[in-house]
Amino acid sequence: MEKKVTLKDIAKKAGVSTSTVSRVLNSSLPVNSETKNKIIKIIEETGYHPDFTARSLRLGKSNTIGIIIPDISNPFFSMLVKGADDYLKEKNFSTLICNSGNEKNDEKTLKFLIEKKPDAVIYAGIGNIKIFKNVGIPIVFTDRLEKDENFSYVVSNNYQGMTDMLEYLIKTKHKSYVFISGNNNIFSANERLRAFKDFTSTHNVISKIIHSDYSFDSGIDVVNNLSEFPDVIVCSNDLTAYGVIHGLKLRNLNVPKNLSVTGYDDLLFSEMLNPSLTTVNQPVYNMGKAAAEIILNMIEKNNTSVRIFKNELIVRNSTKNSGG
Amino acid sequence: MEKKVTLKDIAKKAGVSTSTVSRVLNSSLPVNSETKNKIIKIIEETGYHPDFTARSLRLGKSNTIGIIIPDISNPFFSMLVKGADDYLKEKNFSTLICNSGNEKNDEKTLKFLIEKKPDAVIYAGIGNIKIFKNVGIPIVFTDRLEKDENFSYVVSNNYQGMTDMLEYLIKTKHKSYVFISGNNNIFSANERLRAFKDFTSTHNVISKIIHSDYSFDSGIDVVNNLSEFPDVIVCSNDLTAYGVIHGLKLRNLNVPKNLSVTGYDDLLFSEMLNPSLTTVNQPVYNMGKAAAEIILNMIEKNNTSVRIFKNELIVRNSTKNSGG
DNA sequence: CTGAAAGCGCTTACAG
DNA sequence: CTGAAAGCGCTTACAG
Repeated sequence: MEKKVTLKDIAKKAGVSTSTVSRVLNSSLPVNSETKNKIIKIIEETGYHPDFTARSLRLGKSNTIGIIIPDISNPFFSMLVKGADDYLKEKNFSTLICNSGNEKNDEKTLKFLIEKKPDAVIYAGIGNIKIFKNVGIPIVFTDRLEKDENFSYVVSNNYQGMTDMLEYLIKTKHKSYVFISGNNNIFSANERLRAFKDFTSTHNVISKIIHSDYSFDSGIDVVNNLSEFPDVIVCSNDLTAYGVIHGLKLRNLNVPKNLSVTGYDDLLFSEMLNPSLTTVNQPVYNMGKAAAEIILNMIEKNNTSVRIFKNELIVRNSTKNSGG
Repeated sequence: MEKKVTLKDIAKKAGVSTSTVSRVLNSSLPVNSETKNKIIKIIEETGYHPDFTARSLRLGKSNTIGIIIPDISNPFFSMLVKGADDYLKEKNFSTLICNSGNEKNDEKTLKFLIEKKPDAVIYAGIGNIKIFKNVGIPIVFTDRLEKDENFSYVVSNNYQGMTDMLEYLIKTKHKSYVFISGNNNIFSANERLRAFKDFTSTHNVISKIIHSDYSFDSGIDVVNNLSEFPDVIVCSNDLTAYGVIHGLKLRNLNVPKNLSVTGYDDLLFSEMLNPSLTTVNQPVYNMGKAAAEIILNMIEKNNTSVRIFKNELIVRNSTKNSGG
């Protein structure tokens, strides 16, 4: 393991000052082309790499964007991260991904992250917004919307998406509904629930709401505790729908013959399931990308913005098309 | 956005030197308890956070571990990352996740990462090993094994796992095999293929090998190009098996009634599929964790090591249990 | 086009 | 138990 080569070493070898080497490195000021070439050659020979830490300290910025998510192994979030990371990499920023585990850890995670001095943060957690009041760097919230103009937001139209789903179900003659909602301090879960409540108050249907937590297991549990079955079980996300379908199979009920099941998110696997899942697609990769675009914009121009994505109904084979 | 509070500010307010504040911060040397409390109070009041960049520069280490993977949206890798990240976070290290995209980008990704000066690197890509010769920091390779004692490795026993699968299949009377292999510069794919070749050379079965690339689509393609079907299609990974099952459905063939299909990896979704997938489980979360343990050990004690995990046959419903 | 010098925010021998 | 000083590896006004 050879000793680290520094800018000073390069300067000494080239017989110039560190200033000059730095100028070549950053193309910040013109340098005599002969000495420039000499310096470049020495850099290549020695395999010199600028020390990013030192540069960050000096410039007061790290070209790093922090991103906080609850769980990287959840396909929704890993796709969100990919969307952001692909874009940021292209713009020469790097991404510091922080897996908070759950909302109680969000504040701790944020502190941990802030110490690394990222230039900005993309936040896709569900913690209390007030922990962000004093961090002093740009933040974009993803998958949530609040009435605070100091922040930027990227959301998708959960209310409209769920409404589209319900309109489709009523049109295909589904008359009785069980709605499995997500945790009620999650923005997206609340919006989808709101759509369901508005739907039931304006349509003549039988309905029941069950509060849950977006998990696979919760879908199984709900099915196990159900004594009679509706025409359709509307799940607030795909993973719960997977659990519901799994649970119904264990009870020897056929989807969609006996009843329909719907999801929300359109995870990669939803079309591979049997039956393939009728759900609502969120453009999650593009949402991640949009968050990245907005955050770079905030760093440069210091202006906040809101971006709302459309959700799209995807009809597949887990819903009956005629109805009973 | 208030001005950044530095250690110097704290020192001035407390009427002590920066050395003393630093000692309180790091508990590196005893400090008079009265002044200590005073300093702690001021730190809390001001909301001071030490600048990680400055500390890194001074100490020559960043408490950051880089991890290079081909694709964060692939569940195998996101789980690997989670295993490593959970452990590292606990040990107060942070993880810099680099999504290389594909093997051609590995070298570029590595350069990008090295500039950030991580203390070590976990590499789960498939690029040429020689790009690591001169990086000068500890490296652990995950999911590959080479004959170079300068590095550490975490692998699982792919050869044994695939052999177990094949022994199960022959025992359940599968006589004809199509084997869909992964890309042949991937270590795991090669090991699984080797197991298959050894199996066919010692058993009296009909077999055919098709080279592919681990993708979902490739599974569909293989099925579409098959004119006659074997007793079982053995896939080198789960995702390809998903594609195969999907493709067979489109051709109105029932799994496992008409033929069996097997995978490798045991992704989270494999038990949710219909039929649920017979596959081989790799303890990927623990492999990520092991990589993290080894890398911290290398940083401290500078000794390399190799860790081999067992793979476990998981029999589910995509294989016929009697055979025809 | 170029160099000497200051400084980013820390930590740590050194001296007391 | 404490402080003054040096230095980690860079960049950038400033002066020429």
